[in-house]
Amino acid sequence: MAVTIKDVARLANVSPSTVSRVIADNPSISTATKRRVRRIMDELNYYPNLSARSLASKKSQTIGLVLPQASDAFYQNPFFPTVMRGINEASSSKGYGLLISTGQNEEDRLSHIQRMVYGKQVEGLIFLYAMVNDPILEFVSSINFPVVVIGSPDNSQVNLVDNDNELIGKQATKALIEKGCRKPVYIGGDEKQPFIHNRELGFKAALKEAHLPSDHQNSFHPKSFMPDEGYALAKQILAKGEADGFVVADQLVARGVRHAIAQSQQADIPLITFKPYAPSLYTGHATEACMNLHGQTLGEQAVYILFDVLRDEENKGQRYIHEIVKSELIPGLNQQ
Amino acid sequence: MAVTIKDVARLANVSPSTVSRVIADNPSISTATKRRVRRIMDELNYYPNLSARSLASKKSQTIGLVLPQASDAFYQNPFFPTVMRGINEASSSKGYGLLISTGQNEEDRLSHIQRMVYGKQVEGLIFLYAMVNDPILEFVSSINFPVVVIGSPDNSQVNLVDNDNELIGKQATKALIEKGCRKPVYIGGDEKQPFIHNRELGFKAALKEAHLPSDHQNSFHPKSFMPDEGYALAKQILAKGEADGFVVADQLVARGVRHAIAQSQQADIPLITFKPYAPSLYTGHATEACMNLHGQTLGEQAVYILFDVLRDEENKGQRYIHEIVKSELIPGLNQQ
DNA sequence: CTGAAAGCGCTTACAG
DNA sequence: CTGAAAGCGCTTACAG
Repeated sequence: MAVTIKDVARLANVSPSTVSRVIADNPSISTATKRRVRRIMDELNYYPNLSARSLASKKSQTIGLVLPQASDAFYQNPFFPTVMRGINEASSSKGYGLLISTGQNEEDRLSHIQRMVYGKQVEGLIFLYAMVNDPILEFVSSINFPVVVIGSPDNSQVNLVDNDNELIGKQATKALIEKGCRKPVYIGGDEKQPFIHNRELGFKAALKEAHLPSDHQNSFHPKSFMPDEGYALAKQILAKGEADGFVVADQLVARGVRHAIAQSQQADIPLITFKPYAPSLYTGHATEACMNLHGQTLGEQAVYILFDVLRDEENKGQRYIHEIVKSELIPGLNQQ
Repeated sequence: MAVTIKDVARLANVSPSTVSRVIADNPSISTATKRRVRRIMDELNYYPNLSARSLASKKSQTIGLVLPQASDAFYQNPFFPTVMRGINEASSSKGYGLLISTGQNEEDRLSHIQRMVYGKQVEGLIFLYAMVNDPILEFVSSINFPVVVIGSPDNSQVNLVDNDNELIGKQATKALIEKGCRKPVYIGGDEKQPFIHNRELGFKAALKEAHLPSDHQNSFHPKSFMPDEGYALAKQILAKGEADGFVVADQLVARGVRHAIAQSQQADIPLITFKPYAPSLYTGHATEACMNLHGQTLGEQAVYILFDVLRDEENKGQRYIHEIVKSELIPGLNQQ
């Protein structure tokens, strides 16, 4: 049926091995032969069978993307597509494909990953999230499989790329303080995700540095990352009149908080959050300042790190790459 | 190195063929043998090599996901992750993997698809967008490769799943009219995407049915799908005072329009848009009505249709499945 | 610079 | 119910 390497070889009057070498652009093949073989490949519309190639070469040229448990919050967060875009650009430029893995629960996810990994379907994995005590990450680490995490899991014996979340938590808070806030409040989220905690550390550090009181409760953690939670929480906080500014760790939650502020009698209370990309000028809330996480860069760097790891796979062992992607404050339009 | 089917066969005292049949849960193998072989597989932690399996069986058990040109607008739109989630759930339940394909330009994308298709890396494709004169879609259709489009391309000789965009454009507009709008305006987008045009048809039909004048310009098409464009456009329209309601075809553009309305002296002008999922109660703009597109269902159904097509691959030819996913109005909270 | 041969790890008629 | 054999379409030492 489909045209194979043998068909090309026959018509080009060379052996299949030679055709294979032409495909790989092996320098030991003469230019004349290459030209001839390539012409035949074009004529026959030949494409190598990727399974056969993987099987023989033991390289799948594919990266597995590990997503968290399928939940609305993650999929709806702009962080996901933004990072995805960076990953895609970097990997496709090297001819690598992207295989997605997720599932409804931890069990499904783990077994899917095992299948991919042991089944030699992927050469390495990129985790699009980080959380403490992640069994999936523990599994792949334990078998020394090439992996890069976007984020900072509790176990630092892993390759990772992340923002400096403590630093940017601090910077965000400072921006609020400079606007005149005396009792800013931090809205986090699922504390299993280290970035939530780390941004909070930065928040507290900023308060301390500015000699602001931190004796009252000034940090809150909604259970889910959905806007509703942020809304409900912010409503309560505003009702007590205990906040004059919000640092919100998650963009989805920020939507709810923003809404609560707008409905309150203190609609000018500032809010600062963290966004995966530089917001375009009029994007709904351009008036707000925010921290730009450079999500696309995070994705690209994850791929580059993985390629580095793949390249030096022999000297594996106790060497881990931790890369910090810079993040900067994007000032709001109406600087008060 | 890794454990293969032969290792399992040896230890279980059967032939590799038998092991293969156990993996496939072939009914012709006795329960006793199955049990024994499975025990050995567990003991050895055996996982079949997926490339070998694909090569031998000529089935990759993988679906290719065709994304549009990598652009901010698509990736940032919640439609993408929502549909993705539906696709993932349906495909992983059948043991199918998901391979992603996109690129910076049409050329890259086409060659990537060709590689995947001719390289037998995927059994079928799902397009996550639809546009007129899509060379990628034309290519796969021309070689009769199994494909399902989410959306309605110009060529209807293709399997597709979509909302009834004309109908929901009409329903959205009617909702506005019922709120008292006399001169609603339609904000579309890239007219290469049929849903933009179809929702506009519905918009016009609603005006006609309500005997509202449509002699002035009442539809606009920003060049990009980004919020900025919606903002700028809405500002102009509002300045002229020619609109008392907005039907916005795209959720990202709606953000800009919403912002422009909020800044204007007519902050109570209603806006209705189309969202991939039912918004949670307090999600920023819960006060607005919207149409629920059921993005997750769109994704799931695309997978099911693809499986149907794959199952009956022999009687291909002139049979195409067009499935319409229902969409309903979600009323806003503050019904005026 | 090129070829013959073995092998990658499965599946699948075919035969019994 | 099970096995022997051929084959899927490549790659890669090895040899020349």
